Amino acid sequence: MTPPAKRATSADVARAAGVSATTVSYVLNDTPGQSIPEETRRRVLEAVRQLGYRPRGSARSLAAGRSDVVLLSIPHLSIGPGITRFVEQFATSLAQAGLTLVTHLAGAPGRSLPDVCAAIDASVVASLDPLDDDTAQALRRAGADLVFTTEVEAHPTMRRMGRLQAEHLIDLGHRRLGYAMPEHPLLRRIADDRMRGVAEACAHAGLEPPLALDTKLDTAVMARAARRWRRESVTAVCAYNDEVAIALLTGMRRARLTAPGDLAVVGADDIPLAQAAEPPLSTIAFDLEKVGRSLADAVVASLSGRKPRLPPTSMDPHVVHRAST
Amino acid sequence: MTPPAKRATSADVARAAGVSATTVSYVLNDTPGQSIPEETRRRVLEAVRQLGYRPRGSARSLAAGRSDVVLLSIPHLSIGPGITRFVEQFATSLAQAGLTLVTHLAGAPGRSLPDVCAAIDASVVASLDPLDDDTAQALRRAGADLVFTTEVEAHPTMRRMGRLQAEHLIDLGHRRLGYAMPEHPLLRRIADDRMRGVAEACAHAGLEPPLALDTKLDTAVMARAARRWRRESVTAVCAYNDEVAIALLTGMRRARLTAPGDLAVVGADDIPLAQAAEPPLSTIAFDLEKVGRSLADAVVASLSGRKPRLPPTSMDPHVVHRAST
DNA sequence: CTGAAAGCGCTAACAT
DNA sequence: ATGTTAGCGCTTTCAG
Repeated sequence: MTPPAKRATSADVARAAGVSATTVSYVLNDTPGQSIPEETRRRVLEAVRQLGYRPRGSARSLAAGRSDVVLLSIPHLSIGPGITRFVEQFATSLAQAGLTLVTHLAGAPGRSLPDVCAAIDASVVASLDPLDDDTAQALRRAGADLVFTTEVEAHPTMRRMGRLQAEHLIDLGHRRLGYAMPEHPLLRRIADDRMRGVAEACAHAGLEPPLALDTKLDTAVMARAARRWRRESVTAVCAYNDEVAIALLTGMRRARLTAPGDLAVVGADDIPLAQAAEPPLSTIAFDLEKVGRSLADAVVASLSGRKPRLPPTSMDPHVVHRAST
Repeated sequence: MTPPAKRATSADVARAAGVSATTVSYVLNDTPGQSIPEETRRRVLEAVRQLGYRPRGSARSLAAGRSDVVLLSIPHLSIGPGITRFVEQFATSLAQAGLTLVTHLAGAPGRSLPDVCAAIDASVVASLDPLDDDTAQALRRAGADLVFTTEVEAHPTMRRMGRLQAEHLIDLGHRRLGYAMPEHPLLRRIADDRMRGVAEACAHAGLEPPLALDTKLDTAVMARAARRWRRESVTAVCAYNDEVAIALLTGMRRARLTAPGDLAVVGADDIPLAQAAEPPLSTIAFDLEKVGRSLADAVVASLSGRKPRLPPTSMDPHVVHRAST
């Protein structure tokens, strides 16, 4: 065991390289308007490596007035393979701009988003959907810029997804839709949003609102729901997400109902399992990587002072038509 | 648009409350060994509320020498519903101890874990499985304590999961096992670990190593794999995870094979869909919330200087027996 | 091209 | 019980 070995500081590096802390800072930050001779730069970098030096984030942000940290708020529901791709792309794009991403699972008790933001001193908070006003205000007071993905049409993404599900079904000739609600209470908010989108599309087409049924990830429950929809002459159902849709498909098989003949089903989110369902599940997909990239651009823009008045990006949800519809 | 309204500082609060910054600090931190009169405390708190003041994390950690931030590294693969429950419990428990959790999706290019750690100045980095030595060392040099979940038996969790899958099957009388490998290359490492556990259990029971087949989340591919296993007189297969298992179940149906009669299947991770599969999927579950709690305890312990020599916690994987086996 | 000096906002001795 | 005084490690004018 080495003695607790105090962490190396910028001053240590300066000493080791025979320069001042200022020079170290210049080298490490490529401070513009400075011409450091190659030799000096090399010596500094060498000392940095030697000492395993990493600037302390807190000192940096305190002195500079801004950190290079971006905080992403993930609604705890949408944790899934899609989000992962998105987060990775987002992180990568941010890294290219010298920014560091960390994420916060929202929704749980404990630390609120503004608390976390203040704790890590993030300069930007990003979120897939808008935050409520109080939170947004608190965040801004905590000194953070806010960046969201926003629909061009000013439709929050979730609602738009529901619309797409329904429109797809309606285009196919269905006149009476069902909606499969998720079980978990924390999903309720998003589910309501998504269903609102479905209802809008129905209204727009002159149809009744969808017949919403509470469901569970349980084959028996799903079988029952499927029969109920049939009884009410529903011919197609929008599921809250792909998991619910897949469970519904299973329940239908149990009830000896086929898709899309007896009941058409469309999911949401396009999880990998959707293609391996029987029949393969139609669903709503996003181009998450694109979103990751453009959200990163929006962050960079926001940091450069240009507050883009225009929506930075769209999740660009779109229908993936497969056999269940 | 309000003028950029400089963020309130501790000094602002002090002024507004008619006290010194020290007192503000004392009140906000419940600094032990200080007896602040109720009246003063009230005034300070009032001013804090009034100004929407939140201490700046970077200044705090710089002055105090340690931050209250904990960084969790999530292997980008294991993003799933289970992890979510875990993260939430972990965050909640940490919050009770006054600590703030943020997470980092590991594996992606861009920022390395030590980079992120230094950027946010985390005092503790937690991870579900051990980190490689270089990373661990870099992290320690960056001033962070490290906390992992560790098996009592010193078996990394992933390998232990594989053992459990196999032992379960072997107990049931199966003598020739198959292993369903995932498609994604990034999953390979964990898959290898899990399969190693399966191989160990086989060896221990005097059986041949499992017949590993590469699979995809695709019904046709799975149907083919299932036939192949049957041909090689495999009677039971361990799937990399529940998704793979569910897809396999679907493929088997397509191939007119039943579970567990023609081929027994056991998954891993216990995702919610596992119970809604047909037949309901046997799998390996964790008590993630327990893990979240004890990992938080370990963090707190580590921060109090007691470096627990004993493994802080175990993921406690266990078999969930359902109809597919 | 490089260094000296002044803080950033907060905490922690040390007074009082 | 509260204020004074130093810094924490870094960036950033401003001189040289």
